[in-house]
Amino acid sequence: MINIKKILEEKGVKPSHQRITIMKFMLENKIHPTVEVIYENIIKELPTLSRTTVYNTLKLFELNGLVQPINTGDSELHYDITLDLHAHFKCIECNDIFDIDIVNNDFLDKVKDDGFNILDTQIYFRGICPKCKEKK
Amino acid sequence: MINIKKILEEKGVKPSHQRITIMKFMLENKIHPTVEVIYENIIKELPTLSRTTVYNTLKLFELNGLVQPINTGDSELHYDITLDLHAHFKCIECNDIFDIDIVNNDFLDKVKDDGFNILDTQIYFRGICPKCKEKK
DNA sequence: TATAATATTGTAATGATTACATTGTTGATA
DNA sequence: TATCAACAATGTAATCATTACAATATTATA
Repeated sequence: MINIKKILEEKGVKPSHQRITIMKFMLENKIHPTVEVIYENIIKELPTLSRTTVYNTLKLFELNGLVQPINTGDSELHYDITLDLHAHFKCIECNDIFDIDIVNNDFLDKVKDDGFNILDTQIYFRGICPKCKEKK
Repeated sequence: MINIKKILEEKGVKPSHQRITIMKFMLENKIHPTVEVIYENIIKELPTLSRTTVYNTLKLFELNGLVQPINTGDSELHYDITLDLHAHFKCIECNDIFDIDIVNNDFLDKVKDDGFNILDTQIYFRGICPKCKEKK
C-alpha cells in the first residue's frame, strides 16, 4: 500500500485528513476529475468537507507539483495526478478524457532552438475515441 | 486589399457592419485577442457596439470555421484567426502569445493508429520568450 | 411599402472560482 | 496538562467571464 502521508510530506504539504483523502482519491481514480467530482465522491467519507477546501487543496497540490490542471475548454477545470509529459484526448461522445503517450517529442526541439524557454507543455486532442467510433 | 465581405459570405456568414469590422480587426491584428480586447479596440469606430455582439460574432465565426478559440488557462478566452495546425507559446513575462510552427507532426500518427479520430488539436506552451529571456 | 427574417443591443442570470472572516485543529513549549 | 501560536477547514459572500433573454433595429424580399 502506498504511503500517501509520505508523498505529501516529501513535497512540503502537511498531511491533514482532508488532503490525504483527496490525494488518495486522485491516486485511485485516474479520471482527471473536476473539483465537483472530487467533492461529490469524498463527501460520503468526510461529511463536513467544504467545496472551498477542495479548491484550496488542489491549488496547493498544484503549487507543490503534486497535480497539474488540465483545461479542456469546458467550464470546469480538470486535475491530473500524472505529471510526466503526455497528451490528453477528450471524446466528444462519451466525454471521457484519455491519457495519450507521447512516443516522440522531437517537435519540442525546434521550439527550444528558437530560444523559447519551455516551462509547461499541454497537448490536447478532441475527437471520437475508439470505443465510440465502433458504436456508430 | 482583402475582400472581407467575401470571406464571410464564403463561409455562410452574413456580412453585417459589425461582423466585417470584427473580422477586419482579427485579420489586421494577429494578436490572439480576447473579447474584451476586440471590444475596446472597435468601440471607437462603432460607438454603439455591444459586448454581447462581440461574443455572438466570435461564436458564430467559430461555428463557421473562421476563427478558433484558444484557451491559455487564464480567465478569458482568446481567439485566433490562423486556422492551420500550429502551436501557441505564452510568455509568462510579457504575456504575449506566439504562434509556433509545427514542422513535424508525426506524433499525431500514433494517436490515429490507436483508433482515435482527431477532430481538433491544441498544443500550448508556457514559458519565457527569447526577448524576455535576453532581458534577464 | 409591408412583412418576415435576422442582427444588435442591454440587462439580468448563471456558474465556476476566489476572497475573506470565523471556527477548528494541531503541535510545541512551559 | 494547559496555553498559545500557527495552520487548516469551513461557509458565505463577492467576482467576473460568459450566456440567456427580451426588446429594438436593420435588412432582404415580395
